[in-house]
Amino acid sequence: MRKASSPGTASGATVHEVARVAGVSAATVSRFLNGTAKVSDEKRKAIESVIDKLNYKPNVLAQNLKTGSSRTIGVLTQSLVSGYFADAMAGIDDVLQGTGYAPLIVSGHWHADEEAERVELLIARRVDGLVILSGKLKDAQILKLAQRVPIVAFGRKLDGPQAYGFSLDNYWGACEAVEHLILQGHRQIAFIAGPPDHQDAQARLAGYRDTLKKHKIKESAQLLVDGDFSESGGLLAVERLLESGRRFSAIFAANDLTAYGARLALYRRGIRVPDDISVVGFDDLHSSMYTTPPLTTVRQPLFDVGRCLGKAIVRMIGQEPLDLEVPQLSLMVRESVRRIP
Amino acid sequence: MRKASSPGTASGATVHEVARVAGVSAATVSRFLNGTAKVSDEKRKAIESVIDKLNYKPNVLAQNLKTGSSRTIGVLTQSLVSGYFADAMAGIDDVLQGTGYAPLIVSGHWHADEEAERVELLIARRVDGLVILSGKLKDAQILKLAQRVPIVAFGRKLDGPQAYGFSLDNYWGACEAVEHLILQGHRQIAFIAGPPDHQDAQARLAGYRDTLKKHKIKESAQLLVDGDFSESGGLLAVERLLESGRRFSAIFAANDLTAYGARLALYRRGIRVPDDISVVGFDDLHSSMYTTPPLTTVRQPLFDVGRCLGKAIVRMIGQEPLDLEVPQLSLMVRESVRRIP
DNA sequence: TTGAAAGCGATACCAG
DNA sequence: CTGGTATCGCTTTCAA
Repeated sequence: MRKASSPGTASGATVHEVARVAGVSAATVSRFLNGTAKVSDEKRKAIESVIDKLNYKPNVLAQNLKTGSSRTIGVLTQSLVSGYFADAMAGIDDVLQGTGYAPLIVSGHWHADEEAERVELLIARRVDGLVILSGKLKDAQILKLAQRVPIVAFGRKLDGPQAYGFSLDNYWGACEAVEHLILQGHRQIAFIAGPPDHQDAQARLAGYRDTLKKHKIKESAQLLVDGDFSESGGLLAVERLLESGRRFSAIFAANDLTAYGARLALYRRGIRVPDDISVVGFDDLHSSMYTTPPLTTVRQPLFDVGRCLGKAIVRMIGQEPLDLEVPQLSLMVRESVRRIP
Repeated sequence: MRKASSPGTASGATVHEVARVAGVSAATVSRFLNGTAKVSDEKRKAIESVIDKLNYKPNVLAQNLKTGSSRTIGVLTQSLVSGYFADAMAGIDDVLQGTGYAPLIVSGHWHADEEAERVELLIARRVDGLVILSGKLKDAQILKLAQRVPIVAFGRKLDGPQAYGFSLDNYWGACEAVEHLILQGHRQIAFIAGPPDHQDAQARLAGYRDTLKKHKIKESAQLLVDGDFSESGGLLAVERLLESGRRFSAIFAANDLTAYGARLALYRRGIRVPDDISVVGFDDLHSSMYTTPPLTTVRQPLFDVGRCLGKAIVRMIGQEPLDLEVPQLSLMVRESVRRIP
């Protein structure tokens, strides 16, 4: 019976074959491969030549078993189709390049149970580290998970032996946005909120409120409407806003998607942006540069966040100091806000 | 005394420990776990109870080595941040759920060399199958790769022993779009092309041309401008179009991003859509439902494509017949096209 | 520096 | 039905 290729792979040689042909021991080949110890020039050459004669590639599966590590980083995102998370994943992917780690991406769909389940899957696959992008898991759960695997999280402050998390200053960002509106002469500023149970959404709401207060502008219940971080939420919100009859000159949407929906609702009613109503968003998705008009919004540097997370997890795994520069929010002034004389 | 976890993992028990405690052999435990053979009720119970007393989880790494399979599907995409590809990945992820396969995603960034390199990485990690989303690899290269691992591809027709690929009928889609425009009374239809070396872009261009011809509308060189599938390309294209002085009542953009850019260029010049100029896109990205006005476009059902690819690769790995229902393009009529009397 | 040999943890063949 | 045992391919003591 042929030993032949088991289903699929046109496998290659093994360390032993390489060793045999090169006239050395498997151990030496391994040492050469990993630079674990010095190998004499003579043997080194022999090994090198045999390796590429046989086109030898080490079997990662065997390495994994032996070392107990999969050279894999688990990434828990909330949505595969969100431009927001996509940017962060691209950043992670970018820094992981060339480190020997590959990202294993799963999505929790903003559902704590699902997240927990996916994380277990990741751990079962022996990921060496975990990056958690937002989500509904409790900090306590994450800290507990961190006893089993190093974790870096975005969207929550965390600091433990094997856990680290940071978020951007959403409160500050919201303040900036509202300040900008006020500086441009707006006083009647509506706010379309995000999901009430979402930390970032809460911070943005607080920023809105406090900035109004700071400028002695009275908050109006009618100008504060619910949204859900989606376009349809923004659309509905503006309809409600308009129906209320309450006047306003600007809308601050809790995120860009909401702003898109709001913008469409305005368009439907023939209300011009920014001539009649100004709009500000939050996130700075790629498309926000190309909406009509281009959207003024608070930029979340998600790609850099991703890079930062990637670096962090690799360092944490390597037991090195994290030593991070967390990227910051910034206001992108474009054309969706009008100056009121 | 505990076995003192090796670096990192709070590992668990092994089959052997389970076997010992349950008073059976490791082989039996394995058989029970995999349902490879019948196990007496008595032993089954013993094993079950020990398993959850010890909270035993099989070590995937060991399984991988032994079985030679990583239960992983490599996915080669071209961009992690493109809504287009993201949808497909979500579809793949969706069908893979519960199959025991996890997707390992890498990006080739539309660069043949990079794609080839990433694919090698994937193969080195012993993926059981490969899904290739578009890209610049030659069909021949893919067929060759397919000798080493089963491959399913999107964006090219392929049919080999271990390879299968399909694309959607971009030509047909483009015809539909242009037909629609013509049916609405448009005769001067501009086309913003995609990258000339991109298959889909070529098909869309051909569809545009042939449909014009079919309706005896003379093609004008001035109405045919270059683009690159990006917003900025669309923006530039419209500027050139406008400068040419040639009149036109509609623009067919080779994809939605291009349409976004075109739309902004129009906006900048104070040209209304669809009142002055109608616009049609291709892809139907999520945001296209919320542009102002909502974009009429040819829908690519990428999520379903992803599901289809996922199913295909799993079946191919399992040596089952593929038996696929390839999803189809469809025209989404929204509000960016005006009827000309 | 180098080699022999002992596993990593699970699976599967071969007897019984 | 069940147990013993070899094995997957590599890494890593331990001695030399």
